[in-house]
Amino acid sequence: MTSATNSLFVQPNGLPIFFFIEPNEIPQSTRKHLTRTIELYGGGICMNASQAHIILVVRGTAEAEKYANLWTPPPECKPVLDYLWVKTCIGRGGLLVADHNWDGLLVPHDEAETDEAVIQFQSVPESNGLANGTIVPSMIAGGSSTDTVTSQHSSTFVTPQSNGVNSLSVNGNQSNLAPDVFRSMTSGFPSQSALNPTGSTATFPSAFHFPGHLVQNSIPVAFIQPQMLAQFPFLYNPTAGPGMPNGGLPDSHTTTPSTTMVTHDRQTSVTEAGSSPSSRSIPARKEVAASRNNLSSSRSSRTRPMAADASSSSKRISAVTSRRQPGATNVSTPAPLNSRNKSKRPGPRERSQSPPSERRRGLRSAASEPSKFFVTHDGDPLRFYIPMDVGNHMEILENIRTHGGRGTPIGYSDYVILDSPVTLKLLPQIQQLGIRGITPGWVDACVEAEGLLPVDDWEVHDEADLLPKSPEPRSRRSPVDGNASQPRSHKRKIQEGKKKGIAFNKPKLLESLASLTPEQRGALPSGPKLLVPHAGGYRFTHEDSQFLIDYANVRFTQDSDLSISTILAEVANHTRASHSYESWRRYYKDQTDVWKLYIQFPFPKSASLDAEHDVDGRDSQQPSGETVSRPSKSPITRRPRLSTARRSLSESDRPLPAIRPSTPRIDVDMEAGSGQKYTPEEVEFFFDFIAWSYMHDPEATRTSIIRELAEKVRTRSITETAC
DNA sequence: CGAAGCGCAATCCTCGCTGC
DNA sequence: GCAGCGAGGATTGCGCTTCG
Repeated sequence: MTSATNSLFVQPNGLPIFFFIEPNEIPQSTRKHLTRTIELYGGGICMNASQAHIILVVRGTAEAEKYANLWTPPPECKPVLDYLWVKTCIGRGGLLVADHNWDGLLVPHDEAETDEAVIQFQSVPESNGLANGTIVPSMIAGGSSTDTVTSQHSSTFVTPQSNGVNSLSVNGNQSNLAPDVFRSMTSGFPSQSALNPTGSTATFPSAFHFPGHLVQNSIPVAFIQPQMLAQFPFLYNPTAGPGMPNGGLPDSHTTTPSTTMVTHDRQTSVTEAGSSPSSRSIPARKEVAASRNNLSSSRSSRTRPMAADASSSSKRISAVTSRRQPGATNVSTPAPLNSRNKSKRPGPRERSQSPPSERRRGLRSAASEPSKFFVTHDGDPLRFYIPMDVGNHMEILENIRTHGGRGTPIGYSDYVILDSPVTLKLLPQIQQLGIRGITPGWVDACVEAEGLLPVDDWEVHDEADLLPKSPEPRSRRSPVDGNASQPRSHKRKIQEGKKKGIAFNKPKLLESLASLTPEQRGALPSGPKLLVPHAGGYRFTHEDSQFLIDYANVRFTQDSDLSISTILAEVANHTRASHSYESWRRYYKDQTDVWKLYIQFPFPKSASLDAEHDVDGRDSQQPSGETVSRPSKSPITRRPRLSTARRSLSESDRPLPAIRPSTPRIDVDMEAGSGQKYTPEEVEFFFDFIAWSYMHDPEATRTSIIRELAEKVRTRSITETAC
């Protein structure tokens, strides 16, 4: 089984297509199977039809009609399809969308639009379709073509090549009808363009265009590193198989579809897996497992049964009653893959509301247990997004956490803190997402009142709501916690410096950020939206890596004199909820040469944390007697850079090695204290080897691979092993 | 003296193994 | 099937050393 299938139900921007599986007519075993199959092929399952891109039903049933009538007409415009569509798509190797009349599996609705309607809606400016989250009905109505889909469609489904005009961007902003399916599919979720105004995003993964070539085409698009390789689920899912085997499903988590369809929940509501669809790009190996476990042990509770209808809106304090309807099918709680996972060991959120990293940092006092009022009726923490521009960011966050709330990425949040015209720029976006903007005063008032107050008085509807409430003076920030975003070593040294009477320099990160113009700030990419708690902190995810790459590339274009240390500090400032400066520095340092492949450093020395060695990127001194020309230590002068070449070259990028990579011709300088002078060739080999290893042993651990690699490099005499 | 490198330890999660 | 145990992995903090 190739990995190609894993891209089938994936949007052009790499995010999963989300399905809602009708729970009453589709047998549970089939639902299980559908769930597994969809996920296997890159899609996702929604618990609520409102969150889904596609609704799967049994045609000819009353439920099918109900869903079609409710969700197909505008403005919802969700395709309601017979669940066999999934199998058909898999069998045909491509998505059978409107151009193929949904393979005849679209469930008609009572108000099926006429041709006029189709034409009318086709004439809707596409920007509207994206902006207001509606779907162009033509995608549901299908094109005029009712041709029988043939196998050769596998490479032409919904591809730019199909009409020869489209050139899809990751934001789906291009016109033409066929791709509208994906623009519409992403409706309701924060688009990357909305969340990332820089537009510094990759082009559509070619895997979508040519699913059969996923392995060759998609991997190089992403920043390849060992951790990220583990994020390609197809690389570690040896049981992946084509088609739809009948019954006898493994005990994967079941869907818990909801029959609740009566409300328009916040469109970016968080799935039960705890992640917004927008953030569910390629899940890490353990993210997948985590999401599975989270299905049963959601953030709400690890002990009480999970409600079948677990729409995020029910978690909001405004939800006064459970949305579960009496007649709703109460699907069994998804069983965790390992029952031990739900054993006595408490979940991370039960241990503390604050991230472990902050627990370590001692930002919270364990002396007294503050009241937890930033919670929903279900006891779930309310989720807040606090833009970095908000004054007293950390203090607000600490107040929220201390009292039961959580800081989350914007797409996950229930509320967004707005306190200035700068942050007000987020208002249209969050309003579109159904997220309420509030002023910090609400948090303070709640803390003072030791209870949750009505938010109305602090809700931000427009700029006028911010005017009377001047930002709190900076002096309110506590001297220690207020600098929590700074590297911990700085805090410690500040304290030590005070003891010694030494004036500690202000961290350069604040200086560099303070010098940014509003335009420059606006050009910066948005921070990672996906937080994956792990162990003592958070995982470095694909998003984290990409954020650093994007951020660094933008910042270097703004100021070529910046050092990578400064940029790391700034990045840490953006991700202070997850990764400290120290963590970023270590993360960067561990793979410095790899970052060089993806970050457009203005000067070779910019890439070095220790800018003093490797000045100007001059070639290292050739080892005596070495006849092989050693590449420059600084590969950036000889290699394509991600932002300009690698990320824009999808098909031509480095493929996964078809054969086991050979050892590099060049010795690795393992001399102690000399630094990791890995050559580009070695770096190339390193990643090819890891990619190969994962391909051939999906269960291999990173450590074991690296050990093997080290051994292979060390001996150099190991005979090449054909694959 | 500050920044960076480095090793160790703490912590937590995942998962396989084993016994009941 | 369930629970306990332990190994391994990942992240981060701490403290020391090295270097310019």
